[in-house]
Order: sequence, then structure tokens, then C-alpha cells
Amino acid sequence: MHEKFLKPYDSTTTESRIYAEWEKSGLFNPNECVRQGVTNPNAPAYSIVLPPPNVTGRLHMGHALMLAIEDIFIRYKRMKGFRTLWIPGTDHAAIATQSVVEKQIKKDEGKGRHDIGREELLKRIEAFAAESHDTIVSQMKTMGASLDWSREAFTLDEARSRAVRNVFKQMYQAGLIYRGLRIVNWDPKGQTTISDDEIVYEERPATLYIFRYSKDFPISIATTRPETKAGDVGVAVHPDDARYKSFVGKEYDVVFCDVPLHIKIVADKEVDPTFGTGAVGLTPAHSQTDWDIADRHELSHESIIINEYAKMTVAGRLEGKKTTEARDIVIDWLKSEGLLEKEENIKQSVATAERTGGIIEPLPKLQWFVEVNKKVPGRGKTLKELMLEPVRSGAIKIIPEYFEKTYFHWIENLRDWCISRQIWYGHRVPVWYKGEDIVVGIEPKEEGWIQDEDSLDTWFSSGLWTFSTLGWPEETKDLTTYHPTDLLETGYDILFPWIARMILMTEFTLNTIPFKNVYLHGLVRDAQGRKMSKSLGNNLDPLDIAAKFGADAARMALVVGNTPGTDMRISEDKVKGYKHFSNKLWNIARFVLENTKDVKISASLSKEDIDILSVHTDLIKEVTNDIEEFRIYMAAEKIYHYTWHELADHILEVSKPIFANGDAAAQTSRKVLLMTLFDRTLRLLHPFMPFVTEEIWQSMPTKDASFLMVAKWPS
RNA sequence: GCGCUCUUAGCUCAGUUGGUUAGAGCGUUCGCUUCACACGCGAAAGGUCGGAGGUUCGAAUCCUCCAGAGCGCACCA
Repeated sequence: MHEKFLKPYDSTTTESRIYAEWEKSGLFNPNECVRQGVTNPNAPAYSIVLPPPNVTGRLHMGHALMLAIEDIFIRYKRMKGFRTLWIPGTDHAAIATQSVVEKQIKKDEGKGRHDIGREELLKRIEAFAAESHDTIVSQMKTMGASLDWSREAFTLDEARSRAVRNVFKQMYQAGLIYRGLRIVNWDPKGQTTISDDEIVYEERPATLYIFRYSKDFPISIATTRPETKAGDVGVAVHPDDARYKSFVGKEYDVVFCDVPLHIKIVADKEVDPTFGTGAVGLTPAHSQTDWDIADRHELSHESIIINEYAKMTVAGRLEGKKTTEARDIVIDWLKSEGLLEKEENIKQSVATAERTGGIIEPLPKLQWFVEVNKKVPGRGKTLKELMLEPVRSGAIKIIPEYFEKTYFHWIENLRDWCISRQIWYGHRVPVWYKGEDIVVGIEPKEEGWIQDEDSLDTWFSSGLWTFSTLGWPEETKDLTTYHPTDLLETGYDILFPWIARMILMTEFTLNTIPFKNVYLHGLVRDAQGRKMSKSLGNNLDPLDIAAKFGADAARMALVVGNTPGTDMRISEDKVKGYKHFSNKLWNIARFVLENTKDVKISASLSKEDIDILSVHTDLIKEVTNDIEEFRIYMAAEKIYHYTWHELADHILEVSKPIFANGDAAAQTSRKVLLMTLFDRTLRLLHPFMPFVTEEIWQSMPTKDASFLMVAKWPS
């Protein structure tokens, strides 16, 4: 027996050494597994593409959970003999990364993005991204993730850029990407448009003002934003509203706070007659609903009164004022004119930008969109339908299943996807202009073409992730072997922005699904159930936890009892419990190795020992089944329970008298039994606690492969 | 407004899709320097499974209603 077993298990020195040995062996790469003869060249493939963490800093416990779950499936399948591929990568995360760096520059140097300039800002962001990347990679390795680093990808590298330009061009040619003047979600703080999914609604108290445009205007209207009324072109009422029926179709000229308005009264069923006064002032340029109503009644869209900096552009006393100041001015004016009839306190959910916190200002802007309700040429179906179908048919299975309903519900409400952003970091829109001419996809050779200034929503490139990482648009061997991928594992919070987009993009580009199974994990919360955040200071850093208790312990603490789709709580105490388990395993190794020195593994078992072994065989079946059915939270618990409370507490204890004074045959049988049980237990436990199991197994006489990582799964 | 989830031991959660006395971890109490391990061992206490009905031979599990908690989407003039 190696003398290392005489001291308690030390995870810190062991884990880094073991990872280096695995990496050096090359066995994270399935091609190398085949070359070294540990995997059959014709074995079925199993693949996962890692959800690429944003290069915005360091990994948190949610990432650690993601790595643990995916590594468990990967290691299990690898031991099962599959050609198993897990591709690592990182996400440039456009807006998120740029805003982190911009904030830092503002803080350190007091400068904004335009003081720095496009080129210099990009340089700074790239330096920051590179540093984050290195930190993240080393964190992933610390967690024991058996990722094939030879295939590492970045959403903004050259290969992925080629994929992005290619898909953009194809979608444009298919008529599914268009440039249009639409109301977009403008973030005045970040100075960019954002998509519907990047909005966070915040409930806030607001005042509902009820007033008339002028003394002789016949209808009072209600609004929470009086300043926008300077952009009104009409008033809408419900067609069945008896109070206003006689006014429908009439037109009025008024002067509202120095601004001349021409107001037409229209009837539209969109209006809720029970809200406010039942009459809506229409501001088509600054409200999506109003824009739509104006469309139906042929009213002008062009009355833009607020600019990108949330300042008023009308002449008169409001000119150049911020919207918040303008609101006070309008209210004062209404009061002084005797036009304000009532003020009500109401609750309102305010749209804010998730990255900057800026209050969204709906503005009409010329932007690029993906059209989701138009038939895809050659498919006879819309993108929306193509997103629904594979989940409906079961080709894609979502775990837990109830999220499928949430998914359907979201798709039904889906509108065209605004993909252009006014930021600098990211894939630049691959469109070039020269006068009226436009070229899409590849930069024209001739002089005089100017590229679109905008960049693409980061989810456009991550939507291609399952196939761009496998080499598309090249027709690679990897692509035919590993796509569609087997499992996509991520947090339920990005079901919509990411998973739905991947299905859309893959259906469009490859006529197939990106993955067969979606495993959604919940949020990792602190011991009190609070979200981990910088401001609360309750973040647990996976690196600290791994350093203190070992990555194995951290993985077990994250996985045991953690059902998919449900938020979990984690505390240092829980991790500590599994550190003790690592040590327990270590001591079992010591006992088994000490007591089986001259064991002949081929010797036959006694009747009693055959029974004990068969219980373990049942465990193997159950655990295998649990993993296959995505119940790894249960598989982990079962192995833990068997190892500690059956193997250690019971079997080892009753073996002591046998070794002390049993007959020779009983002793031989028992030695074989313990060695067999422990060897199989290490194999079962390896996907969950890869380091300590590998370290022990290297000293086992049953060792039949270079690493436990590529040893056979027991049956 | 539409939809989803949760409510099980003091705490955090399981309960493999209806089947014998409902489980785990942590915590609590008591006893152990037992030669693998005090990062340990042995024992014990603790739950009418949110409430009310229903289906069934049988319900924590399925159905209906009610109460409480959380979340998503939409609206928000």
C-alpha cells in the first residue's frame, strides 16, 4: 500500500496534479481515445457543447453547477464507451462586456465611449476579454471539467465570424432578415437598441394624469407621461363606448404647451374603456401600441419628439429638456391653464435595460430584424413554427418537462427579433452600402462601399453555437459525427434568449435540431435562499470553495438532491459534508488495501459474499438507469449512501472478525469481495467525484486502464 | 389578465411518474480516544406529507376547489 493513505486525503495537491495528468494524456479528445485504443472507432458518438460563459470576469457557482452536471454526463458516457466530445468556449457577450469595460473606464478616467474612440475602446475590451478568458479557463480546469481544449471556440473568433456572416447572408436572401423603421427598445443609458428579452420590468409607483389638450377639446384623456402628449396625433376610444361615439372621426387643432397638434378621434378595439377615461392619446412615435393603432387608422408616425438622449425635440418651452423635466413643465402648464382634472396614484411596471438599468424609451429607428412570421422558402413554415415543432413532436425533450409549456407560451407571443445594436464590440453587421446599392455577406472589393456601423445582438452568434463550434460552414467530419448534439445543459433563465434562438438558427441553417435533450438547472442561491450578488456580498467563489474543500466536494454539494428546474441553496456546511466523504473514501481505500494485500481477484466467492455483491449489482443498475433518465441528483445520493452506510458502516465492519479469525476460504472470498465492491464503487462515483476516485484507483490492483476516466463503466 | 412551479421532520430538500411501518443531509439529545477514518463510530427523539372534498381495494403521488409563497409572459393610455 502506498504510504499516502496513511495521511488524511489532501484535495489541493491531488486535484491539480491529476488534472494535469489527464490533460497530458490527451484523452479529453475522442480522436485520441480512439487512437489509443480506449474507444472503439465505430462506437456511437455523444456530444455536448458547453454554454460559453461571458468573458465579463470570473465564473460563479451557477457556472460550477453547469460544469459539474455536464462533466458527469460526459464522464459517464466516456466510460460507457461512447466517442464522447465536450467542446469548450467563451462568449464575447457584446453588450455585457462592453458595458463592464465602459463602466470601468468611466470610473478610472472619467471618459465616455466617444472620448476614447472605436478603435481604442475595442483594444481595451479585447484586452479585458482575453484576461477574463484566461481566468475562466483555469477555473473550468479547477472544477475537473474534461473538456476537449483542442477544439476550444470563441463566439467572436475567425471561424465563428465566418459562420455569422454566412447565416446572415442566407437569411437575408431568404427574405427573413430585413431592415425596417420600427419602434425599438432604445436604451438611452447604453445608447443602443435592445431586444424584448433584454428588458427587465420593474414595478414602480406612478401618477396617472387626467386632462384635456385644450379648453374646447371634448374628451379628457389619461396618461402617466404627459410630456409625450406633445407628440400626439389622435385620440382612440373603444368602438362600443357610448360616451365618445359621436366624436369618432372628428378632427381638432390645439396648441399643447406651445406645440401645435392636429388630433383625430378614432375608434379602436385595442382601447380598454375601463382604464382611465377610456380615451387614449395616440403617440405613435413613442409607443408600440400607439404605432399599431395609428397604422390601422392611417395616422402619421412621424411626430418624433424625443431623441436618443431622452431629450425633447419640440420647439417652445420644452425644447431640449430631459423627459423628466419636461413632465414637470407640462404639468405646471396644465395646472395654470386649468386643464388638469385629476391625478391618480397607480402601480406601473417600467421597462429597464437589464445591462445598464436605463429606462427604455420606445423610438422609431431603422434597424435590422429577423422576421418570425414569414414562411421560410423551401420549408413552407415560419421560423416561429420551426421553433415550436421539434419540441411539440418530442424530437427535442426539455427537462423538466413543464418548461415546455413555458416555451410554447413564449413563442406564441414572439415578435420580430431586433438584431442590430449600436455598440462597437461584437460582430459588425455584414452589410455594405454605396448610395442606393447594398451588398450583404462579403465585403465588396471595389472602392467606396461603407459598412453598416452597427453590430449584431450577441445571441445571433451564440444561436449558431452547436454547429459553428463543429466547423460549419465547412462540411467537417466533426459536424457529421457530433451534430445534432445530445445534450444542452444550462440555466432555465436563458431558455428564451438562447435555447429558442439556437433552435431557430439551426432549423433555418441545417434543417435539423441543435440538440436532442435540454437539461435546465435552477439558480444557485445562498444558505438563506437569496440570489448571490456582488452588492449583498454573499457570492461563493467556486475557486475558494474548491481550494477549501476540494472540487469533488463542491461538485457533490451542487449535484446531490438538486432537481432540474428548481433553485437550490448552497452553504459551506453542505460542501464540508462532502469533503468528509472524500476522506471517508480515502480511509475505505486504506482499509481495503491493507486487508487485501495478497488477494487473487480470480478466486471464487462464498455464498454470502455473492449475495452482498448482487446488492451492489442492483445499485449499479439503479444508478445507471438514473443517469440515463437524467436523475443524476438521485444517482449521486444513492452512491453516497451505499458507500458510507452500506460498504463502510456495515460490510467493512463485519469483515473485521472474518479477517481476524475466519477460515482461509472465507478470508480469501472476503478479500475478493471487498476489492471488487470498492473497484466498482470507484467507477460509479468517478463521474461525480473524478479526482479522489482517480487518485485511489491508480493504486488499485484491479486497475485495467491508464486512467479511471477511460475505464469501463460497471454492469 | 394568461401561464408555470412550490407548500413533506427544527432547517434545506428527495420521494424513480398510486402499492408494505414516508427518506436523506444538516441540526438536536445520549453514549464512545473500538487497532480504516474524531473529516470518526454507535444509539435516539422528531412528520395526521398546506387545508377541504373526490377518484381508487389503496393517495405525499391523480382530479376539483381554497389558502399561502415564488416565477415567467403580456398589458400598463
